Amino acid sequence: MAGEMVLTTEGKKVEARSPEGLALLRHSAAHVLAAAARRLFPGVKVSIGPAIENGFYYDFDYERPFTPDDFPSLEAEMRRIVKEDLPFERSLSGRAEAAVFFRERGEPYKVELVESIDEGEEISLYTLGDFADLCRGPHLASSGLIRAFKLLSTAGAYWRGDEKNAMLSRIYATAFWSEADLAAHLERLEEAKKRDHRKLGKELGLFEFHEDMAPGMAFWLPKGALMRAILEDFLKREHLRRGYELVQGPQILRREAWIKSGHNDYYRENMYFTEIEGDSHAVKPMNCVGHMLMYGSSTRSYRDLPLRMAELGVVHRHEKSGVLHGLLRVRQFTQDDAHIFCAPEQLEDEILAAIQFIRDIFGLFDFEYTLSVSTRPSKSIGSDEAWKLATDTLIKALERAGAPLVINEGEGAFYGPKIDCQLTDSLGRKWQCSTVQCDFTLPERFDLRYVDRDGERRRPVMVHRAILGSLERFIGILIEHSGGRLPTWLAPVQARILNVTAGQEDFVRRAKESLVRMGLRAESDLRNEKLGYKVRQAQVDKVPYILVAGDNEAQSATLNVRLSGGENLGQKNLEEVAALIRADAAEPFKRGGMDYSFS
RNA sequence: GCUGGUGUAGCUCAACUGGCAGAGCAGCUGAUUUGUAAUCAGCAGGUUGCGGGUUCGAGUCCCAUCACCAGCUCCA
Repeated sequence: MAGEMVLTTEGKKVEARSPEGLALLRHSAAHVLAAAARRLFPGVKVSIGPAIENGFYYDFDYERPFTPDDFPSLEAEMRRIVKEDLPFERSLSGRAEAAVFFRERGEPYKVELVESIDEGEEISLYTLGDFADLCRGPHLASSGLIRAFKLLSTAGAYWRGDEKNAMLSRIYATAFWSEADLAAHLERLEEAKKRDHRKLGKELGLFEFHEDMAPGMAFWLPKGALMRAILEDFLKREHLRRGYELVQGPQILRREAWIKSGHNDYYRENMYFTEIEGDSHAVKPMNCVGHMLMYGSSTRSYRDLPLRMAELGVVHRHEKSGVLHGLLRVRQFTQDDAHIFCAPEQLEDEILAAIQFIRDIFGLFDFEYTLSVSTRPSKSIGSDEAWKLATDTLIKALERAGAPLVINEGEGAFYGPKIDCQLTDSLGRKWQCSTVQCDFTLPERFDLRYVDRDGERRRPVMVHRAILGSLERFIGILIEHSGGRLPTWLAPVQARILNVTAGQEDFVRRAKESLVRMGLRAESDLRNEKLGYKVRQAQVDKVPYILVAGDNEAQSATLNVRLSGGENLGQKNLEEVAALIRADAAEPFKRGGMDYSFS
């Protein structure tokens, strides 16, 4: 099968299983879906149907939204079209004729698309039987080449992605070159669902939500709160050893502060306000204002720069009701935030160091991530020159870091451009985590200064940056990434000791206390249950080390060591067990070449 | 916020066209003393998200509201 080639309508050869080949298949399948919809549902209007990662979709406008109940008949009609083996025929047309053609066919969305194409440009149409679609192509030679496909779900989607436009009915689907590939893909989706951090978080006792009392805000249970504390401790150390200073600002500031920063004008819809004695206050949605106030409270010298203020800051942002998603999108979250105040000539090096920081941390977890630069949005403050300088500096630092350059036009923060880092979750969704933002504007608004070598008072530049971004989001992604089997250094319970019968209760209690005294996070399961039951429980709870004590072990003062994967390492004494777990838990510190151990 | 769907025991889910709210797991109690993924029995667990309405009667039908789920838009 490997290396199998397919021909496009244009006669080009493409490797079937390459990303290009799969996109070709899926985009062609999208046309088949549209053709089927037009046969079955007279009056349906078609819009666009691209191939996407792992599948394709098609957006329709119909008198009612489509539902999964429509899938059987649609799939049957699609199979019929595949069986008919209709050719995809390409033809060229001028703009005006194409517009007339689609208007006559009652396809207003197509007319709109045609009209948005530049005057002189050539317009290509693809015909499949009596279904004609405006399309850049390419397509397969004929519908008969389509093999395994499946309609997956429906959703509403705005025409051209703009919430002011009509809501269309979208059908998500996928297609593969073989039934086996399709089955494997569906299997992967099922597996991904099992890794859902919302499910695992509850099962493992890490966190919970009380939707009726505090939607969008996590309650951290003992195990989750412990894991967070470990992560926070780790982050603080990593910041300190990179020359950051830890600070902490207030949770609520007077509205005046937010008027000065611009948040009141540019970010108000996302903020929580409260009034005390007739005086308006806002809960902070960002930490930068507090840091700027602290910077400005004393005269700073060029010798103090770069000044790096870091805070694990809890922020509140009122997100629209429909967007909340477990830990991945919440209304209250903790940022591993920092603001670096530096001289303009230090800016590029500071940004480069921040990029390196991001790489160090994500490298530790073997995450897939991409870096990108976001440019000036329409709603923003500051001069064009400042924006250009900031954007150029970010791009230069990214180039020096040897990262590929991806630009997101108009996606920057309101006060400056940024570098973003996106992690991919188990379902292939991308989530923004790290951010490095360049800001010439806020230091001006707060009139921040430093005294330079020559005695002149100059304006510092401020870099806003977060590494994990939001601890909540990061932990959510980490849970899915690891399937709940957290690395030993983060696991709230590193070892659980099980007794075989009541006869070893005392020994297990003493062994547990010893391990805890040696700095390990150990617990015991002394319940009156069969060993198999307790081993299963420990597996389900994803405890990395399962330590069993029966009469043999109690007599020799050892524990039988079983790893969560099922591997049995045999009997070891307490010192050996402790050394084994401690070495495993020191992993992040070894990898970064860091010279302190986990005490 | 928008489109569609869903809210029943701590969790996963039942309850035919309106007719006495039920099961498994978890929990508790007891028996069992067990060697690496589920021992047996018993008990308890509910204002069916919240608020209205229709009806002799509502988990079921209608209205409203809150939340969740899949997406869209937005975002760390």
